[in-house]
Amino acid sequence: MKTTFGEYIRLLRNQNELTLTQLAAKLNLDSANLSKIENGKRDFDEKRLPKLAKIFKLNLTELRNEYVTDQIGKHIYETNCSKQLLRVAEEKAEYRRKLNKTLQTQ
Amino acid sequence: MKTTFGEYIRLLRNQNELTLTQLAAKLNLDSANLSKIENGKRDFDEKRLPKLAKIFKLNLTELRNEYVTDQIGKHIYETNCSKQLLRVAEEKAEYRRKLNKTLQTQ
DNA sequence: ATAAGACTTGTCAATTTTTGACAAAGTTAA
DNA sequence: TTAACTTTGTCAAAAATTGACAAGTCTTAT
Repeated sequence: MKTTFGEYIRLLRNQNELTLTQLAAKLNLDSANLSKIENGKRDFDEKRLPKLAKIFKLNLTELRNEYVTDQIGKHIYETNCSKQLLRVAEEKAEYRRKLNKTLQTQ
Repeated sequence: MKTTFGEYIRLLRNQNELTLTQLAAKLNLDSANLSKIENGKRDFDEKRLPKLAKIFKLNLTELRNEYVTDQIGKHIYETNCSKQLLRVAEEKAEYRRKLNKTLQTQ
């Protein structure tokens, strides 16, 4: 998926021929806010992922992966993080994993 | 730098033989909160990067890179984002950059 | 033993950010 | 034109982050 999460929702919504109002109702939110989400002016609230998966019969884990990669991609974009720096960030994530492991055993 | 940003601050502080109280004062914050930052229990507020750079005579851009990679690394860690998914995230960042470019020209 | 200094932890109010809701406006098609 | 759909602006409510203070531990010097 090479789009934003908002665009992905819009795609799903159109494929299923739902209006903003209809999908928003299913998601328990305002159609105005769903519009903003689809247009990238607001974030989709992670709490609603299970509901979204259910509505479109998607695998929740895969949907969450779409969500996570969107969020991190946004973070990379907003901080202007180069590929080189991203490798450093990945090493730091690795470091945190190790830190956590040693904490577990203690 | 393969440590957390908090650990990095602690390193700088120790190298310069400052106490938490002394450094906290220079940064205009409470020593208790600086302690939490060094121990990874709170985030360092980005607004203070210029002050931090000045105190330790560091290049602000490089310091900001340390900060950004720490933040993204934390994000990767907390979302359990695999290397494979991270590549997807990077593609999505790239997509956002292109989106932004086309918006600029319009 | 205890006093002093350095550090840590818990709590809570203040600030900041995010979210939900509503109104109003713009867009498109019949 | 109307009617349905979508977008935008605004603002209060909710959530998350931060600052500040108190009380605690730990170490070291006297």
